[in-house]
Amino acid sequence: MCKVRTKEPCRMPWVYINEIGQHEGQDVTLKGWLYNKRSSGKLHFLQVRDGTGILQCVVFKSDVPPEQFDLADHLSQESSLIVTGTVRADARAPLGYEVSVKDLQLVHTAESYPITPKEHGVAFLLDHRHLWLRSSRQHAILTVRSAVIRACRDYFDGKGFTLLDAPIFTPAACEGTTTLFATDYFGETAYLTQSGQLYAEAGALAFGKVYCFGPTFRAEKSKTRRHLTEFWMIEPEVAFMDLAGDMDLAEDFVEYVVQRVRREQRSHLEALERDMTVLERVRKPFPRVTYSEAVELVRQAGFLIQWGDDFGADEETAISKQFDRPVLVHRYPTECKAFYMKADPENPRLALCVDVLAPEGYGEIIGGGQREDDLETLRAKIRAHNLPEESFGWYLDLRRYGSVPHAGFGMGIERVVAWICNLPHVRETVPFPRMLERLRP
RNA sequence: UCCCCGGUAGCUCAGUCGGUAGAGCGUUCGGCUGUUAACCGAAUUGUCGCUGGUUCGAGCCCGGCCCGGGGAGCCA
Repeated sequence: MCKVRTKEPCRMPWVYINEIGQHEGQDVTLKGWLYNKRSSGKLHFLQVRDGTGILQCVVFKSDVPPEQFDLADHLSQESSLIVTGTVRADARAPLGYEVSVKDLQLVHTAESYPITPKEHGVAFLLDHRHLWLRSSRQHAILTVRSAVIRACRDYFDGKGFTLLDAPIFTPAACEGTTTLFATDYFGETAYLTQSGQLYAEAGALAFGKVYCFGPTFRAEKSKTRRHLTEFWMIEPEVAFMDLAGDMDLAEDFVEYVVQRVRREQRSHLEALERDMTVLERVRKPFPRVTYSEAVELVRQAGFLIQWGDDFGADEETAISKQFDRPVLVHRYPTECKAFYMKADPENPRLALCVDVLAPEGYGEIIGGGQREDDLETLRAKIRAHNLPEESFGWYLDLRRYGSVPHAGFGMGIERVVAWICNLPHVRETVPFPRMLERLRP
């Protein structure tokens, strides 16, 4: 039993809420913030969060000195505090456990907190993103994101890939078609990268199997639930791998990431009311259709589309609705795809590429394919796309010195997290989303 | 860039036919020994996005602008 003091906190083991069950019957200290409070005259219920969970702490009038009881009555939302008390199992508590408070120390009194337990609009919450992160829903989503990234890295690390990160500043467009963010680089114009792939190719021809993982930037004025101007992409690249191997890798990778996150993050996913049966079905083999077959599926769904058109969001959803797990769509027309895609030797109008479409309307989560490895063919494609050949000198070198077939893909982390969590918008899958018209906070 | 919707109290919103604004929540104070977005009572809260116009009179009607949200194209 602690002696009552108001200035100096009790010295008991500092524990986190997610391990509170191991301390039943013991006196412990929690350090956290007031999430919510309810009061019933002679007792106060403090919902305390510490970053690992939310725990109910009960303050009985008879257990603490009068000034501490009065403090508990007047604590403002998000005030930081140190609580010491006895851990008890109690069916009436939301977590199954609660703490009977013996000592309560205030660290800082929060000013009137803008985000109340009631409803708020999206714009208000995004303006207060730095505080919104404290809510249990955002905590769940961003913890899942952390687990997704860990699973991605473990997958490639465990298969002998070397992490080879690409630069953020680049001198020219990787793909030429999309808009880039320009910055002043000591008097020269540099662009923020929109893909690490070209550099990953250099890595693959050096190390065999590599992946890069980092932020990428697209200055497109896209205003949709699937777009950010800054997003994170993981891009494996493998020498001596063809399109078939690329598809096998993408399939195995997606299965691994989804199944591992499903197992590790069950409690957070259930808190987000995610239908777990959808995730359980994400098992190999995934269905594979050619672009031409996909066009037929889209036509049967009632869309007017011509062979050669790329799929829009509605068409992608129409394709993925035909299947109960991710679907691989391969061999798009070359004119839909970037210059570095290798043409199919059996039909030069087709590119050796693959997109992975997630179920439930989440669209393209992976884009990749086999790269053009012939020097003269690649030069011709660069000219045909009106790209400056001099900017790609080093890239062409990869086709001069021991060129080999190679392939890879890029997976957008935010889209995968949105899909796994079943969120309506990618903006909640990254701590501080960057979108058209939103740079702050 | 295009299409649609919105901007009223700290927050979420209502505001009829054009007559200078209202609810819930929050906050503050009081009550309650088991609350679960607690409840009960009282108090508190306004540059109606900005600007110009119509009108005796504009939150409301008209023009311009700003900001935000949703969607398209493009992409991961």
